[in-house]
Amino acid sequence: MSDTDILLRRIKERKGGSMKSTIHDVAKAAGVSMKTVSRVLNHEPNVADKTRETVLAAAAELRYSPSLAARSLASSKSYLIALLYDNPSPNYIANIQKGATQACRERGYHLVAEPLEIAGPLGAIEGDLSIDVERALERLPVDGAILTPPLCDNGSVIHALQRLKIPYVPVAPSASHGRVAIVQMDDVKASKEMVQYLISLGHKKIAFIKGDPHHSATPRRFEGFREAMRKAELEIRPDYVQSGDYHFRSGIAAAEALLQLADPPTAIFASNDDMAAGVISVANRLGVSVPDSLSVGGFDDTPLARILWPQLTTVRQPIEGLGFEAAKILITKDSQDETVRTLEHDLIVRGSTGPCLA
Amino acid sequence: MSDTDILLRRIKERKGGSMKSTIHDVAKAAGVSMKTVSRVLNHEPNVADKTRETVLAAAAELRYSPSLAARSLASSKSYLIALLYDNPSPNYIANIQKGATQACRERGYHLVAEPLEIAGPLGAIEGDLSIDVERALERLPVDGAILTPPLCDNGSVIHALQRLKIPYVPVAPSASHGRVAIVQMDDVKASKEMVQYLISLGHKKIAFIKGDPHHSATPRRFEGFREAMRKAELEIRPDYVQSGDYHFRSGIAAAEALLQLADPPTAIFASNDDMAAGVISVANRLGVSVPDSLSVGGFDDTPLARILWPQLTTVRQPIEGLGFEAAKILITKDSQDETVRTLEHDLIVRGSTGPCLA
DNA sequence: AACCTTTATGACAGCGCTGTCAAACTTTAT
DNA sequence: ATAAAGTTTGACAGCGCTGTCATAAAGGTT
Repeated sequence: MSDTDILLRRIKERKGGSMKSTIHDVAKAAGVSMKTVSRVLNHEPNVADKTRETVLAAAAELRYSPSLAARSLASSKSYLIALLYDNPSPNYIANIQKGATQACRERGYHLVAEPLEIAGPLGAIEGDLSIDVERALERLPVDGAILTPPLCDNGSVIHALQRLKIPYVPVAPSASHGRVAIVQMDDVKASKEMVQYLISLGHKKIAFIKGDPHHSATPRRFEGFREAMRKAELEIRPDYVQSGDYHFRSGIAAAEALLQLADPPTAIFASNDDMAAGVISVANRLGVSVPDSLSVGGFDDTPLARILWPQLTTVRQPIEGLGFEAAKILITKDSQDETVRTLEHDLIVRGSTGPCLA
Repeated sequence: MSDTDILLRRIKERKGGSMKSTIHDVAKAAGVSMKTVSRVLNHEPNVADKTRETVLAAAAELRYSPSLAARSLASSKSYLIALLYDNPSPNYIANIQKGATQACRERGYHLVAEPLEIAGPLGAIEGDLSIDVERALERLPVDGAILTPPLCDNGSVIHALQRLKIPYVPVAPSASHGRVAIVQMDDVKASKEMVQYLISLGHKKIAFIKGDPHHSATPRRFEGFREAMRKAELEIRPDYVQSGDYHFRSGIAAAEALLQLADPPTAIFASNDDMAAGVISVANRLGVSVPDSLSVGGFDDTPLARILWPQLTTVRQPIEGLGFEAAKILITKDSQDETVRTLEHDLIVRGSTGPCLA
């Protein structure tokens, strides 16, 4: 048997160059059992320092790297994290993904992307979604799933995940998820800071453009606006609060309404960048100078914010960080229960805001 | 043994509800051997129709779904495709990813995302990259990798992939890749069509803004411009050809130069949307009406194209299709060699182009 | 010194599947 | 009718790793 073994190995080496080595090879090289090698590689306790070093040296020597498949078959862990997403913004997803892969890479995990088709142009097609999730994940026993908005608030997805017993971390969900860890940012605080910054520039007539009411962040961003105004004892005029849907066009409409008011605001805080772009575009068209006659604030710091002229003062969400933390929580299961990780945002001041000259 | 087995199963059923079933269960239920079940599930030939039906029915009954880990351990296939990318545009990646996951899903594969850090703000850090690839993929024996630009032209990445013997499909690479299948679009033709469209509107004084010279598409898009101009026997004035780098700012700079010429062009074809946005922004600022006094064409059909005012006439790349085809080629290895799949683009006519009124 | 506890290591089975090979059965050719 | 060829099926080993349990070595306590 052993002879055959050696022979086979010889043949492999001859034709393939450096073949991948197994735990068995490392064990032989280090003069220990396979199990001990396994222990070292998995950072299990109760290994003598000297043994550990020997094993590590042998592993490095042989350029050993464990087979994920064998590992997961034997341990029923997959070393895989799924990123479940619908398609709100490519930018958002790309950043979540970047952060998540980074966390994965640090611990030998990998990220599998699972785009779900939740909504056509006409709205949600709730029914199929849990089936989608199941079909995607029942073959692939991932160790956890990251849920991005708006999926994190989708009942059927959550349900499917629970049925499959896959741990999940919702990113910026609208409601608390019972005893599940979540990662989020503080939209209320961020929005409040923006408004306070506007106030600090001397603005008193500040308008707000709301986003899509189905989005969980919408009421929060509005709440931040209200808190800041209340705290500064400024009036919130009903005609200064416009409804939008986070799309460019709705920013246009809102800005047109706002700027044609008899007593127009001196600052407009649009609750995302696309709508803020609409505002700036309308202002330019109407000959309203930004920021001299009108300050404009946005939210998200999308690439668009730097393309606008003037460049947009906005809030940068810690998107990458959210992805990183979500993956990390899933991988190191310790802090699983009820943890709420709230990451810091940044107020990015650019050219679209300036002192109130009115 | 068998008794213990049954006992264990009972226990599992009792506490877990519906446990996942194995091939063994299906085999017993269908009254055949495990191997036969395996054959049916893998669409292997030489299975009697009746047997196949029985097995399929049993599998459906038990809601059986195979374990990827066991499968890949036994067959040394992973049912995983890697998407390797740097970070040119989130939009591009998101679309490639969408197409690729779709192809994967159709055949029970999964897509793992592997963002690579090729370039900091200062440029490429070539050295580490192959190490990055190896670290990411040597543990995860993916069955293939999709390479997006600019990675598909990166020597060290290609080399790493070859060393690991992982088949790959470059998406829109600059050069032919020897005997490797590639997927691409026809930039020359698309660019030519745009220019021909401009010419059909009566324009004769057409300017072109080039992109980043390191990008493989850059010379191709310029070539399309040249071909169309030559074919229409129009002169290509050197001062009508500006250099850019695909970024908004370079579009601004180019447009300023172009529009302040003594004899300015009546149409500007910027070789991507960001630069076209720069052109439109400058035109608006200088009071040059688009499209009445100036037609503007872009390339890529990014979300930005619809946000601009007027909306941008541009070329839609078949990005999702490229992702789909790349994954498909990797999964069905038949057409592996030297295949070149060229997908169709679309000329999207919107408001930024109009008849030449000069 | 005899006992117990803790720490370090290894033997072994088996995770769920597929590749190999051989056996049984069916068809076709002679 | 009989050999040759094809078709359909199953037994079995083993992919590379980890969990379980047993054993061996070391340290602590009376």
